[in-house]
Amino acid sequence: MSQNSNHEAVFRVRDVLALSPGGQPLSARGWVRTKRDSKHLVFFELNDGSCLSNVQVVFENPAPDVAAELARAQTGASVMVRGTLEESPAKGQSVEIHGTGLTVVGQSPAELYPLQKKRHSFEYLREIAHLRPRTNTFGAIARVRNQLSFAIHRFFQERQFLYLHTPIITASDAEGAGEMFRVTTLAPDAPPRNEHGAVDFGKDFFGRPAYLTVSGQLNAEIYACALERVYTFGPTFRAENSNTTRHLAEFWMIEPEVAFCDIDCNMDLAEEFLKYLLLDLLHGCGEDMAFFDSRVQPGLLENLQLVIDRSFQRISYSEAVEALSSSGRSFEYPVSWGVDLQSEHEKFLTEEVYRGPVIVTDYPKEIKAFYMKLNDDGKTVRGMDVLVPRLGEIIGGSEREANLETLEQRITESGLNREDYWWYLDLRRFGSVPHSGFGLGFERLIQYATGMQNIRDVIPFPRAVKSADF
RNA sequence: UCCCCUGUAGCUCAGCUGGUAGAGCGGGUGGCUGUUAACCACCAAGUCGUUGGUUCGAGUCCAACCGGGGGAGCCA
Repeated sequence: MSQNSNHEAVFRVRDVLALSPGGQPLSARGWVRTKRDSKHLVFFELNDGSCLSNVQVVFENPAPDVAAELARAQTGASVMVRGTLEESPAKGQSVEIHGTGLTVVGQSPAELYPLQKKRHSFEYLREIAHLRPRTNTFGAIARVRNQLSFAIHRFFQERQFLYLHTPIITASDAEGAGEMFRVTTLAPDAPPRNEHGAVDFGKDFFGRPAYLTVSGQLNAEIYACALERVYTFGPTFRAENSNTTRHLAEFWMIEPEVAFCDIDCNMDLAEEFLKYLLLDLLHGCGEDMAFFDSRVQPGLLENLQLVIDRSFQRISYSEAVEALSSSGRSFEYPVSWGVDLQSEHEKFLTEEVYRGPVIVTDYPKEIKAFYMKLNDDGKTVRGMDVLVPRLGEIIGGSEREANLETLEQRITESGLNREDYWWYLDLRRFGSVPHSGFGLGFERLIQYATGMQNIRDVIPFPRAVKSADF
């Protein structure tokens, strides 16, 4: 609550709706969602983004000056309303504001305003991303994003993890986690050349090629190997030419990294983390989540509650392959030990075999990154993927290779240069410890939690291939 | 990058085997004393994605390009 210039109490809509009506004078402000009027009676719905619900404002036989203002208060207009809070005599809402005064702050010509008082497709709303937060769905997503962001920090802070800021710009060009965006100040039309005619990055800003980060993991390992528990939560960039409903060029990622923690400890953390976030979301954004359940993904709440209540199924890659090949199901991509699991396989495991989240571990080393700890069998590594129904992989992580010689060999096997990783190898050279971590794509978490189909609709301003508007 | 679908009024779409456009919603005007996907009446609104081709004639058939969507790969 604050005060307006007349020293009247100004409430946000969610607070208005929580008050018990008793004719008390108050003010509110926000945007007109819809208006309905008859000769002597005008209703409009006021929304200020504080919650999904609107508050209904009623004007009965308004004075001529107020009536003139009401005429200007079309869909989308910003207004300040003064009135009293009353019990509503009609169905649909328990309280309403009986308006006594109205100021249109900013008009919104109805014949031009792109948001009509009707349902719009997400594709259309994507084209007007500057206005879509004024809709129910995108307002709800903004609140869910906020709730989850804070829950992520709270989860780790309660467990004595340190929030670590890893760099956005990196000069290590061999992280191997996908195509990278180059960062440069060289002139694109006439870059300096060396004696071989190649671009001379020695003249570039950093004196060498630089890129936007694809992961903070290697940096996080540095701090985990000193402070034990750290996490990152920041933007991540991938220049992959992938056009899907679950890829972005710029997305936010959470990456905890923990020393003295093996793969089982890592799985425990991932499972506890996801359950904590979903439970917090159901409690903190109940109204928004009910909206997603009824309008976006029927059965969502029941589905999430099951995830919270039940243990995640934990199977090895070998067991997964066995389950798939003995299922009698024919897949587009045949299953055999050694090949990576495809989307159809992940879907089958989570949606039909186990009907819930599944953590798959111990993958063949050939299909996983060099830094994952090699098992005693010499063939598999301690990677883990958390798979969920509807979405597939939501978390990817591993216990990291802590043995110096083994890691050096894995780097070489992967076709990388040991010299590039001298500092990473130093962590194993001096006071090495078993340590683990994982990466959670924030937008994928939101997709999973809300049931939204397209990842471009769970981030305010999506950046993807051929798409960087707003 | 590959495969499939799609582009007609502000939005969502219909338009059969080629004969030069239609609905619902939205918008405007008027009516209505409790509406809430308001209701009733009337009105306005389209170089049918772009370019080229076939044809007497193309929204409709063909080609290329551009945009959008879905799936796959890659991954978070």
